[in-house]
Amino acid sequence: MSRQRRGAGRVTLATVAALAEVSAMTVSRYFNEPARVSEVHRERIAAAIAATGYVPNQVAGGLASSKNRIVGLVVPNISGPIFASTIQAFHDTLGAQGYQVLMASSYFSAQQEENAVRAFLGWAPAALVVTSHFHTPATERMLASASVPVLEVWDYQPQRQPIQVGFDHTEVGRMAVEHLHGRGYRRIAFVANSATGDHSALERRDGYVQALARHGLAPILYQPDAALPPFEAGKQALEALMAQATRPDAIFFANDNLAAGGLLAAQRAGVRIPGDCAVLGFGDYPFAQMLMPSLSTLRPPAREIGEQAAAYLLASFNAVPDRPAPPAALHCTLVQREST
Amino acid sequence: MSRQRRGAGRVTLATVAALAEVSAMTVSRYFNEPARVSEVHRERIAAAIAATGYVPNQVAGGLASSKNRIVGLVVPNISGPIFASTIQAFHDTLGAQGYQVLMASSYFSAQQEENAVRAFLGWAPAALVVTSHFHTPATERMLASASVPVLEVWDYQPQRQPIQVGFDHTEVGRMAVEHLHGRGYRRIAFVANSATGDHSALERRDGYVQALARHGLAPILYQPDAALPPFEAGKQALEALMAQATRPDAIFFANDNLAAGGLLAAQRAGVRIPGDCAVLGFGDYPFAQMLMPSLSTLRPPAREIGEQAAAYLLASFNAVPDRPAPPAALHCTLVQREST
DNA sequence: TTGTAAGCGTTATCAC
DNA sequence: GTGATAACGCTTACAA
Repeated sequence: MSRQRRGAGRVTLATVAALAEVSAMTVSRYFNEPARVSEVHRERIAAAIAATGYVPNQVAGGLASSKNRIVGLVVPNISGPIFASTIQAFHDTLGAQGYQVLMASSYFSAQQEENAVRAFLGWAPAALVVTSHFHTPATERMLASASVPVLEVWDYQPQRQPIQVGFDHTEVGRMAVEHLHGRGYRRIAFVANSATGDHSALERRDGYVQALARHGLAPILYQPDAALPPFEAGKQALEALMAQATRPDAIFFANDNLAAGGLLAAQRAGVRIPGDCAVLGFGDYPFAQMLMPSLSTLRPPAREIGEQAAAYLLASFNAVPDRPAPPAALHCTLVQREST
Repeated sequence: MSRQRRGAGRVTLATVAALAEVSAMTVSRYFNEPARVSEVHRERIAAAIAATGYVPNQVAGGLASSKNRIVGLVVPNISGPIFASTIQAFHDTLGAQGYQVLMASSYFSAQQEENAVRAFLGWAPAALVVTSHFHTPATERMLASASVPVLEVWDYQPQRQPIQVGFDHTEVGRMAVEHLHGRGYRRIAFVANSATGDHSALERRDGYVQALARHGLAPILYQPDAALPPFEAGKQALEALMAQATRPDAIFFANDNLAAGGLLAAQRAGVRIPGDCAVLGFGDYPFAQMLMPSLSTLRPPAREIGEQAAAYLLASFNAVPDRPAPPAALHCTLVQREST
């Protein structure tokens, strides 16, 4: 043979069909609508599959049906404890139905998010999921003109158009203040995330400011240096706040990593927690319970977000063209431990 | 029109080609070998792409070229701190070259790993990466007959066939013993992982047993209940070991989650760390430095594994049919903190 | 229940 | 440098 055929030697539907002495279409039906294949043929096909080790080519199938069992997911960080539960639940729920999840980290950069969305679009995914509602104009355009379901997770903005599965971050800020105020704290500080671009953390701050105002209290805001890793930023924040003339008696950190840094710095500085100063985190990362004192924090419905997002997508895949009702807003819960 | 065309309205290569008044092939070349397209055409094509928002369909391209820019990765847990750095480095390195990473968690189950590998094979990936060297026979068969590079990461077995990027876990066990022995500890216990199926942890145990024997010491092994989450298992282990007639003076935990549980249980039981008993972990999870006392641990070259694995694959994609030289074994480093 | 033909959107190949 | 044509492996649409 002078001219090499492209996919020489590969096991395809045709290979199996020939072995089972049926047409390729019958083998295709065997996988997609087995009930419509006769018993005899099913057995012959099963034998042929076992003999050849055939695995259906999803790429070819996806192209032919223009239905790719792929979903794209962009989060600020695919490793790291913040989105771990969401990712796991989302991934496992969709994976159980034969969907693959394409993931990308935006690292809190709208530009990187845009790149990821564009890359995902090339795979003609069955759905696209992004985190929060801060996008570049180009991303907005791509999401708006995508012909597939688009979800925003880990956020909830009542008036906003795309389907959302998440919670209102300003509510979280208010919950933090109510908890601390209820326990008698009055000079309550907020420590922002060192990662600029974390807009959700700023919404938690806004909620904190609102709730303080309702109680007639003034906000005490601290912004760590942008370059610092969160744990170091938390240390810096606690030291700076404790060096002020009027010390806060409680600190609400934008996340648990920052709060853990604060806890350690407090211990070194001889600041007793919660006696001299209460510490409240956000995220309920797995280590929150391991710290000493254990960290009070606001627990986001991380697993629920992943599950509901996946369930919503699966429902909309099976219910085209009608779309299922969008999920209701979720809520954080306060986990009180020793630090407040 | 009575008969609806399948992909009506979608922007394809043909759409762009028509607009730019060139053939589809020229547009294809514009993306893949821009140098071979004339300046004039490049400009017209760029304009057409901008006007239509065209994004190349990777699925169609992959089918046509039988070169999918997809890599499958199976780890015990895609969320969780253990593989976080490896995943991130692997993902980012490959992502920068336009590859997508399909991920799956085996949850330490060889059967789930098999399912994941089979599912990935359907996407005709450019490479397959699995964790450690414990697979079902079916998985072994699929990996052996795969026509693409297969990598085993997070492990290193000198004699083994597939390319490996990782470290020898028995060496880690020996390092743990040498460290503790060097600091004067003699009754050194090992706490296994509560997750059965974590074969790597058992290899660390084997190394621990070997090294103890060389020093003429007897192993003290503790196996937590299989059902327990690691943090709880660590607590259980410490309590059980401290209730024994002759208490160990050092404990090497199979991972940092277990060790963190041990630290907390020690504090509650009034066991001073490291005065009464030293505690050594494995993994150097991010929280190890946040604990009190901070946790001494063995740091695996997690990021290096991800980077080297990705780099090796990229090299082999570009060097077909010759394959680059397999990477050398990597090593853990001991991170001494307060707990030893 | 089964099969035939056409097409999914791209790239390999070869001719110009 | 450019284009026509035939794959890639599967599914839709329709016919038998």
